[in-house]
Amino acid sequence: MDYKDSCIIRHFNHYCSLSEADKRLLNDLEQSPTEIKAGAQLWEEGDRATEFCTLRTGWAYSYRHLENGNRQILEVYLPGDIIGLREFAFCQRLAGVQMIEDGVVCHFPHARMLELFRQSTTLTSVLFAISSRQQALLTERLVNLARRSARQKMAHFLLEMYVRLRQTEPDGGAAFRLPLSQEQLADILGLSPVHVSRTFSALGEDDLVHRDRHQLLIPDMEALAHEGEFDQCYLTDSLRPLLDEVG
Amino acid sequence: MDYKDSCIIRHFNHYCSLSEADKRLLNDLEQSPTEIKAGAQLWEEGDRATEFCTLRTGWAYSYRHLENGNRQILEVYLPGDIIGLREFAFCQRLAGVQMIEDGVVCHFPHARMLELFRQSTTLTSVLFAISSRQQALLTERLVNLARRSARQKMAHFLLEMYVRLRQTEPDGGAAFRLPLSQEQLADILGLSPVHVSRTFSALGEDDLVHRDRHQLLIPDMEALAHEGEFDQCYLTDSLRPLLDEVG
DNA sequence: AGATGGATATAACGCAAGTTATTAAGAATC
DNA sequence: GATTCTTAATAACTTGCGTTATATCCATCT
Repeated sequence: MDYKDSCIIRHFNHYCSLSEADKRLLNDLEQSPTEIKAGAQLWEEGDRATEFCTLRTGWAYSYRHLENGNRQILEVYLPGDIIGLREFAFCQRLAGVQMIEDGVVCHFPHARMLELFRQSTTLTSVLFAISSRQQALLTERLVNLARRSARQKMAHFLLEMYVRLRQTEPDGGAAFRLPLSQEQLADILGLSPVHVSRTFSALGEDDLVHRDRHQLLIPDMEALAHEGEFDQCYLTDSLRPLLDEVG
Repeated sequence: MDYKDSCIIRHFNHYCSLSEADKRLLNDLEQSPTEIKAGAQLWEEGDRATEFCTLRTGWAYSYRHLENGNRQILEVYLPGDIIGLREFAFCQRLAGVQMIEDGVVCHFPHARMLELFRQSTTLTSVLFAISSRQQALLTERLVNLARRSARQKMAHFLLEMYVRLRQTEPDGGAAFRLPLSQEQLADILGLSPVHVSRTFSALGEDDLVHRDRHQLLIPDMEALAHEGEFDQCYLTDSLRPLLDEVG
């Protein structure tokens, strides 16, 4: 069988080579693909948590609302990502999830995960690795939000997105599409929309980032990485080979 | 057999009742307890990651150093916690870990985890739940750091620690010991030590928190929770019963 | 008791980023 | 093509927190 079109299998294959049986199991997770419009919610904070989603196409983000009306975006999901892993231990959603663009998602219930645990140690390990990696992403974002200036936050985030995109679309040079408004960027970076605009102007002034609507161009990766103290090892390096030792 | 003295078994039992066989497996993770002094490092950023630790007694924290000399503390570990879960997917440590007080830790290699996956679906599920919970903690801290004022950050963090402590030591009223210096608190909350001091003064002024050295007193939980927009559901509520359905 | 060093408190000053307001520029709808 | 809506740029003003400096407290050692 050929599963090349399956995002999730491509994703898992990053971590470890899969047997045919494992591929079949994974493929079952991608049944019932559902189209979903830009701006639509997969779920809201407080909803009952009974399932995960795999994101097949489109971008999405998770967020939390604060009492003062602010919103914090927690993570941005790209095609191939699993959404809702975090809530495996909970029966309530801790964060809402919304589509950034039109896309396609596949739902599967928490219970299916327990079956996976029983059926394949390999897939269990990969799931654990994915969960680890997501924690690493969160950790990096935490440092970014806690300790860096607006310039650095922007530089860091833009490079993070660039690297993540290039992992699934290796071709494409120094330009890429980032379908986020400045307001959304502000909610991601813990800044005000006004200051995001100011910061883009400043970065453009210094030839570090050029933005035209949703098109971004990074003329000098090195320079921007230095600006944002960006080290991509938490994204790419050092995925453990150990996993391939699993039978 | 009686495993009452095992932190990790008490910890796992929070999530799901364990069979004798599972308890035996867990108990094997707590071999070779090692004493370790306050201030000592379990490991540093960049070290090879080959093992986890369970923390049996004492407090610890993980941290990252920034280029400008700042340090960000990522999480605080209490007795019963597993340290280093995050790095399961990596071969390098992404963060250092240091002891806050004298304590005892037990080491076990990553490979042991793979055996657990094979031997017990229940333990696998609980490990996954623990990893989820840790992500929930990180997420909450991320929001705290990104969007709240110094007062709110302090209020929120102090209540988080209070609730976590009371989960393992239910008796003890409104006072507790928090063995963290103001400098460490600053590194946790993304503030300067000076401002931590100021904020303690301000909170004391308003009778929200009283601090004497490492002893803390919270006269009015409600008031402090309101101040910090603290909702403990991400810590306690809604641990999923589903896990008990696993055989 | 006196000396030394680490943790904490308080004050004075500066700056990065928030807030509010105004204007401009693209999309989208009619 | 005119109108409305959304997104973005720029300016003027305000503020929370960082920074630097100095003073005080407590613990430990001699």
